[in-house]
Amino acid sequence: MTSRAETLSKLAEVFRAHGYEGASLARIGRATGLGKGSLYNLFPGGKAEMATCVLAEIDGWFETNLYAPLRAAERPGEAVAAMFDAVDAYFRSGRRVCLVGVVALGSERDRFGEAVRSYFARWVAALADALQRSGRDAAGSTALAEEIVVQIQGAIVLSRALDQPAVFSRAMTALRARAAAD
Amino acid sequence: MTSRAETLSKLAEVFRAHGYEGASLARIGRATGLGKGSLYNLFPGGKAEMATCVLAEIDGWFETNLYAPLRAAERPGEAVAAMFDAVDAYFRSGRRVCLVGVVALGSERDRFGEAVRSYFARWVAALADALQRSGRDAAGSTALAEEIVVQIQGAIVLSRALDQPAVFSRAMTALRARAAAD
DNA sequence: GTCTATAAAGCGATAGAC
DNA sequence: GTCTATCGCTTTATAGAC
Repeated sequence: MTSRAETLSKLAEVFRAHGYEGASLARIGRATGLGKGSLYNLFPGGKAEMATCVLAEIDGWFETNLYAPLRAAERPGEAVAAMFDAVDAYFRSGRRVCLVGVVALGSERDRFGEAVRSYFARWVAALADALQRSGRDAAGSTALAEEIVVQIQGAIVLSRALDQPAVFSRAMTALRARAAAD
Repeated sequence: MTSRAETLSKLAEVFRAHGYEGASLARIGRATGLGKGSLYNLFPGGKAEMATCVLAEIDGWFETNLYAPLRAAERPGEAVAAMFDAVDAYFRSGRRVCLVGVVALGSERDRFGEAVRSYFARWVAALADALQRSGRDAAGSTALAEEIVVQIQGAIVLSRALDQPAVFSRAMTALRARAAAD
């Protein structure tokens, strides 16, 4: 028996590496070690369902490891710092792309629009919540939260474009300082 | 006779809308109004050459309209402000994606790596040059230039993801202020 | 220079054996 | 549950008429 969850992470890497259109069933089969029969048994909806499940899995990971801690933290300042640690590890200092961000830029945005919107909206909201509870006013918290998410996404683009992970690291360092200051 | 230059802008829109893999020759033919024979006559190297030429055209546009003015400006502060005007118009307040940024995130980065690297490196360098000549120190100029390009790219991602062009506009407004301050 | 016809390969998806 | 064989379609690219 092949577990769906096991397959999902390998599946995610294929979508990350080649995009939705570039992730052919041949590549997916090679990466997962599964034949088409097994893949369609696990995901009856085919490639579209695979992508939907991958996005849901990513969303769940961020909800559990980033958003929920930001909202629930007793010491929100530490939760924000922990978020930067998690972001740096997850995106491998900019070497790993944000699949949800890639989808947002592509034509698949229409198909997966609500998942994309929700992922980013909850990120900004959870971060703004933590920033506000650490002493900022509401407007300033939202603005800074939005800017932090913007810079994380942009830093992935620029560090990959220049092939310099240091670009990502510098951006994170600067943002940590901004978030920590009152 | 069909001009290569005329075709390039329509070609660019197809790549922007569907990505490299999603831009099929059928779509390209429809968008340009040209048959395959004409397309291969204009671009003997096929789709890869089309993409290379599109990236070169975009690069040329930015070089002429953004980078060169930033480097040559007698009043660098005004050149930076003009850059923000041009960026806002070109990216349609975040509704239009940056094709070079999209390539940087995808698997085509390896194929077009040098074009992508050069486009962003020259953007950051030209902007840093203008910022320094407007009174900043060298290190601060480079850091701010890098952050501005990062935020432009990230603002495109987030504004598209949330389907809110206002996100892009807010980021540009904040950056203008940062760049104008001494 | 532009077209249509066609080739050869790859695509997503399905059927059916085991 | 996993495989292979296959369908029908689309892909990039070429050939050749005009």
